Amino acid sequence: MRSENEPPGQKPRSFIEDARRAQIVAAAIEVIAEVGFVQASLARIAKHAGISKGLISYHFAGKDELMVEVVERTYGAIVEHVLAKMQSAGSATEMLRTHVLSVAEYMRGHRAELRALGEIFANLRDADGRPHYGVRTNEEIYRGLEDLYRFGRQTGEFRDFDVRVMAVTHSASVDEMFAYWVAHPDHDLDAHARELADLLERACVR
Amino acid sequence: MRSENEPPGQKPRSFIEDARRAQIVAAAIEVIAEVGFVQASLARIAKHAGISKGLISYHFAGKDELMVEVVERTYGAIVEHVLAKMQSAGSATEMLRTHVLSVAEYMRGHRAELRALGEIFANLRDADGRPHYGVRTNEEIYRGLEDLYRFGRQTGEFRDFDVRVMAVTHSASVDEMFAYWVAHPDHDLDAHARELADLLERACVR
Amino acid sequence: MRSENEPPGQKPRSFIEDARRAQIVAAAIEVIAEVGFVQASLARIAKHAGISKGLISYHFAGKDELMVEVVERTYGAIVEHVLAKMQSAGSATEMLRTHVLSVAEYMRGHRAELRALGEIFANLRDADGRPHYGVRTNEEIYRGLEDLYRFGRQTGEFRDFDVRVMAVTHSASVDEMFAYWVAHPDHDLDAHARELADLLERACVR
Amino acid sequence: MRSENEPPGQKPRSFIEDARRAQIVAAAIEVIAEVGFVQASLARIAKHAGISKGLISYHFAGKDELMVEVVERTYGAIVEHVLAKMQSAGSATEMLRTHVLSVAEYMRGHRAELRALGEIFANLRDADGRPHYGVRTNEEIYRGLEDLYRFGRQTGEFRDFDVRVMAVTHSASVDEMFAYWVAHPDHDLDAHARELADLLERACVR
DNA sequence: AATGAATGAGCATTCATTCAT
DNA sequence: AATGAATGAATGCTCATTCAT
Repeated sequence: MRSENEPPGQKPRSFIEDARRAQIVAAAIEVIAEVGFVQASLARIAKHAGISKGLISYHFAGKDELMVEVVERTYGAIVEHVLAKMQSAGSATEMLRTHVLSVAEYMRGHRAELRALGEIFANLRDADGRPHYGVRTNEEIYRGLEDLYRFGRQTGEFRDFDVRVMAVTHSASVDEMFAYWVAHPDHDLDAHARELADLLERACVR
Repeated sequence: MRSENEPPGQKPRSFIEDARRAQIVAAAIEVIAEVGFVQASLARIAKHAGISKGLISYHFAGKDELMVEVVERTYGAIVEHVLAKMQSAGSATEMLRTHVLSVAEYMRGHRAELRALGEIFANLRDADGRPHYGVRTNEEIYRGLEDLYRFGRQTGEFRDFDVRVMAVTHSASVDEMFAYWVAHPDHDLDAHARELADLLERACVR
Repeated sequence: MRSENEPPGQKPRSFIEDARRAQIVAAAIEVIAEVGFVQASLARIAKHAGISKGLISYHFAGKDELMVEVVERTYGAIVEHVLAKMQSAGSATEMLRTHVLSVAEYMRGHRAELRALGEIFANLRDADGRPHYGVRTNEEIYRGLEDLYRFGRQTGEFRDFDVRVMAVTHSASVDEMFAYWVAHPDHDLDAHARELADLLERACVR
Repeated sequence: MRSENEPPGQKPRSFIEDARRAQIVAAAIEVIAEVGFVQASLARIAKHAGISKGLISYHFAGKDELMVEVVERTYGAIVEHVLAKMQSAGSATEMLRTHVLSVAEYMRGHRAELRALGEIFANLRDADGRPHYGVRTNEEIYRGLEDLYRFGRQTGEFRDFDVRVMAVTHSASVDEMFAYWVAHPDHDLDAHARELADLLERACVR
C-alpha cells in the first residue's frame, strides 16, 4: 500500500519538503479553526507558521492545493481510525454504535482539524464557482452508512425504514455533536456519543 | 407585542425606509441563495435590487447589519408558522411530530430563505473573527426543544434520556434534511419529514 | 456617425465618467511613454494621475481594457488626421508623399502617444498569452499601403515591385523615423519625413 | 583581437564556467524566442536548461547581465558573418546589396536568436526604467551604414541624400523584414531580401 | 432619500534574488 | 560548482465603506 499525499508519477518529495508541507498544513488547520475559511488568508497562515507568504506558494501550487491537502491528510486519518475500530464489530447494531463512538473517540484529540474540515467543505470552490466538496463528498459518506443500515435490515436486527433518510440523519447528528462540543469545550463528548448511539439504535431496532 | 426590527430607543423607521430595508433584504436573500455568502458582495446585491451600492450603506450600518436583518426577518417568519401549528398539538409525541412536519411544510415554499440562512449561519463572523451565530443562536432553539422533550418525559410518554443531546440531534437532523433537499431539489421533503418524525419518535418513546 | 469609445448597446457614459476615463488614459500614455509597458503598473499610473488604484479598476474592467482604450483613442486620432490630408492628393506619388509627411506632421505634437502605442502593440497579450495586437493590426496597415502602391502601378506611375515588401518597408521606415525622433528630441522630424518621402518615391517610380 | 565576454580586468573564466554560461545563454534564447521576454522568467530558463534557478544567479550577476550576454554573443556572430561577406564586395552598390543579402542569409538559420534579440531590445530596461538598448546600440549600426552610404557618394555611385536618414531607414527595413518573417514563417526571406536590396539601391543611385 | 465617484486595505500570486549547505 | 529553500516586494484585482452632491 502506497503512502498517501505523494505526487503521482513524479519524483518523491524530499524529507525537508514534506516537513514544510506538513508544517504549513498544520498552520492552516489552526488558522482556519480559529478564524474560519474566509479569513484564513495565506498571509495569516504564513504569519502563524512564522514563514513568508512566498514560501507557501513555493510549496503549494496555490491556496486550493493547500486546502485539498489539509482535507486529505485530516480525513484520511479519521477514516483510518474508524475503519480499524469497526473491524471487530460483530453485528450491525454493534457496528452502528462503534461508528458513533470511535469517531468521537478520535475527534476528542483533534478538535481543530474537525473545525477546519467543516470550514473547507463548506467554502472551498472550484474555478467555476461551485463547491469543490459538498454533494460528492457527503454522497460517499451516505453510501457507506446506507450499507451499514441495509446490512442491519438484512440480518433482521433493524426495522423497515428509508436508509437514505437514516444515513442523512446519522451523519448530521454526528457532525452536530462535534460542532456542539467545539462550541462548548466542557461538554462531555463521550457521554454525548453514548447517548447518540442509544438514540440511533432505538430508532432502528425492531 | 412589539414589532421586531425596530431600532431600540430611537425614533421609529418611516414607512418608506422600512420598505427599502425589506427590498434590500429580499435582494440579499436571493443573491445569497444563488451565489453563496462569500460571493454575495454588496455590489451584487445592489445590482440585483436595481439600486446603488451606496444606498445599502445608507440604510444599513454595514454588511453585517444587513445579514443580521436577513436572519431575523426570515427566522421570525418560520417561528411564527411553527408555533401556530403547534398550538393544536395534544401530546408531547404529537408536538414532536408537528414540529418536524410543520417546519418542513413551511420551508417547502421558502427554499431561497433557507439557503440564505444556512450560508449566513456558516459564514457571518464578528469583528474578532468568531462566528456570529452558532452557539448563542442555537441555544435558544435547544432550550425550546428541551422543553418539549422534558414535557414528554413528565407526561410519561418518553423514556429517560439526556434532553440536551436529544435537542441537539433533533435540530441537526432537521437542518440537514433541508440542506439535503436544497442540494437535491427532486428529493421528497415531506416524505423525509415523515420518516424523520418516525425516527425521532421511536428514539424517544418508552 | 457615432462617436467612438462608447459602450455598445449600453447606457452612454456620463460626462464626468468620460472625463475620468480620459484622464486615466492620458496618465497611462505618459507613464507608458516614460517607463515602458511592463513597468507601467496600475499603481504607477494611478499615482501619476493623482488618484487611487481602485479608481482605475472602478472605471475600467481591467488593465487590458485600459490599454485597448489608449490604443483606440490614440490610433483613431492619427488615422483621422492622415485620411483627411490624403483626400486632396491627386496622384499615387502625391498620396505616398502625403502619407509620410502628414503622419509626421501629426506626430510632431504627440510624442508620448507614439511611444505608448508602440509599447502596447509590442507587449499587450490576450489571456492565451498571444499578442493582442501584432499580426492583425499590422496586417490592416499593410493592406492599406498595398492598395496605395498597387494604385500607383495601375496608373503607371510606379515600376513593377512586390507590394507587400514595399508596404512592410514603408511601415517600418515610418515607425523607425518616429522612434529615432523620440530618442533624439532635437532631430528634425519634418526634414526626415521629406527625405524619407524622396527615398520612397525614388524606390517606386519608373 | 581579444575574445569578447571576458570580465575586464579580472581573472579569466574557467572552461567549465564558460560552458555553463553558454548553456544558460542558449536556454535563454530558446525560452525568450518561445514565450517572449516578459514571460521568460529565470525559473523558466533554468527549467529549460535542466538546472536550478540558483545556478543562473551564481553565474550571472542578475537577469540583466544574462540578457546583455545573450545580445553580445548573438550579435557578435551576426557581425562576424556579415563583415566576412562584405570583404569581397567591389563597389558601394555591391556592398549595399551584400549587406542586406548576407544578413538575411545568416538569419535564415538563426530564427530563435533573431526573435530573442528583438524581444530583449524592446524590453530590457536600465534601473532608471529607460531602454537599455535603442539609442546607443543602434548608433553603432547607424555609423557603419553611414560610412557605407558616404562611400557610395564619394565614388559617385549614389546621389546626394541625408546619410543618417538613409541609415535609419536601411536598418529599420532590415529589422522589419526579419520581424515579418518571424511572424510569417512561410514568407520567402531571401526573395524579400532581394526586393529590399533593389528598393534601397534605386533609392540611392543617381 | 439616493447616487456614483472614490478610497484603501486586503487578496492570491509571481518573481528575481539571497543564502546555507 | 551547484542546489533548493526562503524571502520580500510588486502585480492586478475585489470589496466594504465613505462622502459630496
